[in-house]
Amino acid sequence: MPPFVPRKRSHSEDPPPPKRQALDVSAKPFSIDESDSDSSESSLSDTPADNTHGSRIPVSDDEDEEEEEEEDDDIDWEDAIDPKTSATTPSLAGPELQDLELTLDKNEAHVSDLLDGKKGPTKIERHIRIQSHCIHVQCLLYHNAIRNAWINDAKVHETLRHKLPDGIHKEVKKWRIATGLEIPERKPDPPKSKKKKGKQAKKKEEWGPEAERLEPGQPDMSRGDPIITLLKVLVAYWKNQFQITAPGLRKHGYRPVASLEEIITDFRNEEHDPERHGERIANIDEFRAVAENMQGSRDVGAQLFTALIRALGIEARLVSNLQPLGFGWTKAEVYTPPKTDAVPTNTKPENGSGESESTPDVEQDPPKAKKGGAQYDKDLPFPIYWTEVVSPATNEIISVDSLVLPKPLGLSADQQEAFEPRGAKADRVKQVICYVIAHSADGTAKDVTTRYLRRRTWPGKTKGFRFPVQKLPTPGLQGQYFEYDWFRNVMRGYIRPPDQRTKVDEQEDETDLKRKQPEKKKTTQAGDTLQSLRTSTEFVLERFLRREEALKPGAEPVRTFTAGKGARAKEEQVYKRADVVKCMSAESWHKEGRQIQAGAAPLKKVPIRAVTLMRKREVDEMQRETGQKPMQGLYARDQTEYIIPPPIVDGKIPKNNYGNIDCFVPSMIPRGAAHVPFSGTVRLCKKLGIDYAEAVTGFEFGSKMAVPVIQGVVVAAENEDLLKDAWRIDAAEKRKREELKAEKRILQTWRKFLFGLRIAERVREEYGGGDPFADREREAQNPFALRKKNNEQHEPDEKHDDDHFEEDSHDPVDHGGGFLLPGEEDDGDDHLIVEEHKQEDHIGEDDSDDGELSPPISISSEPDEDQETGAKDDPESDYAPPTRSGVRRRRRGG
DNA sequence: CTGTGCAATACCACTTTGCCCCCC
DNA sequence: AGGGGGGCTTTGTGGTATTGCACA
Repeated sequence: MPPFVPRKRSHSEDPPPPKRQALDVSAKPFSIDESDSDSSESSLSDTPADNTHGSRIPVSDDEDEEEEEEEDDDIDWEDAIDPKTSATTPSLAGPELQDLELTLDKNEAHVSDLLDGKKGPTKIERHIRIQSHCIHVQCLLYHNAIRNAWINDAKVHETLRHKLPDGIHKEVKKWRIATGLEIPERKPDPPKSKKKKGKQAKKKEEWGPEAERLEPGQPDMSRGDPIITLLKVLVAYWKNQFQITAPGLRKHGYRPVASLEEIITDFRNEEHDPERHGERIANIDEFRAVAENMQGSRDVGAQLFTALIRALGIEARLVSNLQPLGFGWTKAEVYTPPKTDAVPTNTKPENGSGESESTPDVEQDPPKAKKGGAQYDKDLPFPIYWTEVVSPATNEIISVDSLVLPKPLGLSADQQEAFEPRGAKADRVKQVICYVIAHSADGTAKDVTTRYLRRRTWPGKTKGFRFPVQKLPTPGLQGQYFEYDWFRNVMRGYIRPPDQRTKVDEQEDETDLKRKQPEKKKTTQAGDTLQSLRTSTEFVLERFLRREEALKPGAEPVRTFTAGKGARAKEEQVYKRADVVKCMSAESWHKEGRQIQAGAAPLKKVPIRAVTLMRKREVDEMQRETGQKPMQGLYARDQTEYIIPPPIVDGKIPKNNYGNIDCFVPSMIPRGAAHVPFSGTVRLCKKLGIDYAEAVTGFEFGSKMAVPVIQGVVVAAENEDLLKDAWRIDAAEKRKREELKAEKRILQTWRKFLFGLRIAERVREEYGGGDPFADREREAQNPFALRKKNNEQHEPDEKHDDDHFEEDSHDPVDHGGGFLLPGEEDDGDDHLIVEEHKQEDHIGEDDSDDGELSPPISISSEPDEDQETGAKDDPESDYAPPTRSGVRRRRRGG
């Protein structure tokens, strides 16, 4: 026995070949990467170790994850292919039993953090994120729609109004008078009386929109919109009264699956805990209770504030800046474990007040959060929910945030920008802007994102977080695209119907919600930046020219641009884009049917790109000789001219070095010659004694080779008709042969099948087994009985055939099993076929080999059973995979 | 906060004339 | 028995666009 021991572990103390050692080191972590991408608890603290594969295994002790992980599958496949060992151990030639060792290491828990890993997300991972994003957005929208409905609840309104102190009621009254909704009375009703039950209906009458029409008055705008004063009062009141006692919604990022599962299990099995599971308001009753208690999350605070505004008869929308899981791989999508795990003190660096125990992350230690009066979501610098109040005086939108922002009112574009999450603090807590949706009292919702974007410019900060408008290919129309706006589609179910749109809608759509395009930086001399020049359509630097682009000869620079600063400053010439021309190599021009004009000098020289082995060898050879990279010249179109081949003389077709003729474009066919792009024409030409050349219409690349695509032949024009006629006759014959062959095959198959049936029948008769033609049994044994149910499109004949099985089965051959026997064949189809070919002749090249590929007409309408019972064996049948026939067509098509 | 430069990566375009086996 | 049709295989690389990040 040779020294080789076919056991992986046991021979590790043997001097292993160096190569395998290297493999072992790298293979272990690699398998970890593969296997635990989803299953491990994430602790970002150990991600740095992920960067170096080798060092990962020892450092994994900081994990608390209990999950068992399969790692290290140690089958040393390299031993099996090691030429040394296999040469000396003939026994290895056959399969040999080997020990397979599997090491399960529960400490091997790592984040497969794609940001840190070498390779990016796979297609599937991308898909998962996109789906997660889309679903999450829709869930959030629906959640908000429900809350919005609750906000309309009369009882909630009642509760909230009831709690308002007299002072505020006075303010409300003042505002109503100032706005002209109410005519001042000598002695206004004490607000108290309005709080009684049954007030609701009355109030609506008095304060509702109808009131505006019933009691028209001019708003007193002398001191600005009176509603602003009222809102300030209400916000102050709300800030004072509403207590934040629970965490609100926020974006967490994608957690590792294991941690997610843990949370879900906890959520399902444990008693509900807002700290761990988030705030839960299960139904309208609970919502009413929250209104009564005036406490909850910031989000609910904003929702109730919206309810309060509505309760006062003011049009108010519930606005939500959705914080969905994203579809990208930025930091905002990476789950950040609560800081308390990593940092011993629970003081957050960014939190100046020191009251930091408020992170509502699910893993957060509840006791910590509870002590000290619970300041939830203090780390979120921007509101998730707020209110849009419509001023009855101006129909303008006033954004109101009652709990979070230092300046609660957004009256102008500048002030409304302040609602947009931005800056380092927002980044850290993953606050984003992508969809800002306003829900109106009538249950409709509207995308108001634009209002809160900086300078109301798109895409702004929504870039990378809002699902972009896609350009999808139009089905059926090649090269045409249509725009698909996923989110607009989602919103379709929420938007206000066109016939119910309000004045406010029209007004804001014309102003606030009008999307602005980012201003194009003027490419003036003063404003030149590298970026602007790179994207400029007017100017260009020489270094931005593409490989196949060159400056026109004699192009003058427009100005100079200095890139870099100080010592690294470098002056570059700025040229006009208009002076840039597209260039191609002589070979590429040849493919377009053009050649370089005599004496033209290349505008540019670039290294040769060799793809095929032959060319590569050539290039390598040249490089070895000259010691430098061989270059090829590129020429502009106006340095080239059409290739006009010399006309045909005496019916002789000129041929190139390869014995064929290049026909990349029609103009390359010599005068007096014709291209007959049908397959099999070579044989016919030989037979007819015509001079010809195979027509090369392009190339195919594969296996490091360029293969010419040959479509038919080029012959002298006077021979064209002769050849075409010959081809038609030939094709018709060929088709007929095929037809006969296929028919023969079909009949044989049927014959075989019917014999089989007869045998089965006889066996049944002789050995019993019940009524052979009992329906159920028949279905079980006769595949066609089942088949027919699924396929309604059979020709009427077949049913007939099947029905006759029983009767004819005594002598199926004589009757052809219901099929036409060769002698009985109706020949009418032949004319049809010939006609078809004539048509193809006119249409062109591609379809003309149908004669080879598709079966004769009678076959294509044969019952499917044929396929089942044996036609698959025939590679010539039309059941061959489409790709194959496609390749074949391109190669020798025509 | 913005522009620049770099790195990583996804995607696209360019590439330009065999060989061998099996069937007819 | 030989000629020819068809299967093989889907390349591989360099450029470019895009994105993220660090830094000035």
